[in-house]
Amino acid sequence: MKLTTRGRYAVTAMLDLAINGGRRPVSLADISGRQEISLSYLEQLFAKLRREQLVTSARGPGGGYRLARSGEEIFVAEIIDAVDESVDVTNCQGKGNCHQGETCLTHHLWEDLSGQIHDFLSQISLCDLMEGRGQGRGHRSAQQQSDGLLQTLSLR
Amino acid sequence: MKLTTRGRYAVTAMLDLAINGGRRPVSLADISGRQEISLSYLEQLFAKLRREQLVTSARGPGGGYRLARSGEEIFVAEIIDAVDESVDVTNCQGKGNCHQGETCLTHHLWEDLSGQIHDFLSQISLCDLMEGRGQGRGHRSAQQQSDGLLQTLSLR
DNA sequence: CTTATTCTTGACTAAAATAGTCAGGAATAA
DNA sequence: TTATTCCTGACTATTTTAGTCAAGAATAAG
Repeated sequence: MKLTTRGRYAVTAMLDLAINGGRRPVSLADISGRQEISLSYLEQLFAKLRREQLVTSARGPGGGYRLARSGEEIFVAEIIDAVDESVDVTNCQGKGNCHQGETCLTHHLWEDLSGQIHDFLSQISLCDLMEGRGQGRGHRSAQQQSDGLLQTLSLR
Repeated sequence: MKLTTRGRYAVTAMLDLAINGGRRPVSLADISGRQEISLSYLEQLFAKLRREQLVTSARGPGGGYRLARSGEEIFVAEIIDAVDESVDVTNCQGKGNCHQGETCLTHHLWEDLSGQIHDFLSQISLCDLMEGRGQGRGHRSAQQQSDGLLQTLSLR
C-alpha cells in the first residue's frame, strides 16, 4: 500500500464522478475543470480505472465515464490499488530466503501494517466519503468529521 | 498523510531499535547491516527523528541511538510525520477561496480521509507492531495477522 | 453523411522526490 | 591518543510524478 498524490487524484476524480454523475456520463473535461487536474493526466488515470473495471466509458458527444458499480460498492482501497501499483517491500522479494536475520522480521511487520491500512481503506466507500456533504456548512471541526466517519464505519 | 518508502524505512529502523535496543544504544551501522538501508540515508532519517525527539543519541564508541520513550508511547504516525513532511492537498492552499466549486469539496473530503488514516496510525505503537513476534512461527495468514492487530486495537 | 465530441493509446518530457554518495567535522569512550 | 560514532551539508543518480503532444477510433447530433 502506497499513499501518494496520484491516489488522491484518482479518489478525487471518482468522488467527482459519484457526486456529479447521474443518468448521463461525466466527461473528463468536466472533471478536469472542476478538480483542476490536467485532462491528459486524467486520461491516464481513467485508463487504469477502466482496466480495473471501476468505471465504464461512453464515446462520442455526450459521452464520458460512469461508475461501474454504485458508490456503496466502490471502496477507496480499490481506487488506490488501480492507479498506484504497490511496491514489493521485502528485500528478498518475498522469497523468504533471508531467514534468521531481522530483515525479514521488520519487513514482515511492515507488510502487516500496510495490510491493516489496506483493510481500513477497503471499508470506506465513495458513499461513506460523500456522507460528509451537507452535514455541516463550511468547515466542521476535524474531531466532528472524524467522529462522523468513524461512526459510519462502526469503529466508535 | 503520505505513505512512502521513506516512511517505511523510518518505521523499520525504529522497529529495529525497539527490538534490538536494550541498555546499550544501537548504532546506525548495525541497523544499516540488518535492514539493508544505506548508512548515510539512515543518518538523514535519524537527524529528523532526533529533531522530533523520537530518539536520543550518544556519540563515541559504543554510542548510537535509543528510543526517546518506551515502545508503547511511540506511534507509527509520529514516525511517518517526522520523516515525511506532509503535503498540502488543497488547490487553494487552505485559504478556502475556491468556494462554491466542487474543488474544495472533494479536497476537503480527502483531507478528512487522510485524517482518518492518520488517526488510525496514531493508535498503533511500536509495541503493537512487535506483538506479532513470536505469536506464530514463520508466516501466519494475513487474516490471522489482521485479527491480531485489530484485536490489539480493540477494533474488532 | 458529416462533424464535433469524447474516449483511447502511446510516446515523449519537465520537474520533483527519492535514495543514495561523499567529505569533513565534533564528541567521546576505550 | 585513537577509533568509533554521531552530525551536517553539499552533491548526484535514479525513479516517480505530473503533464504534454499527437494521432486515431467511436459515436451522437445535426
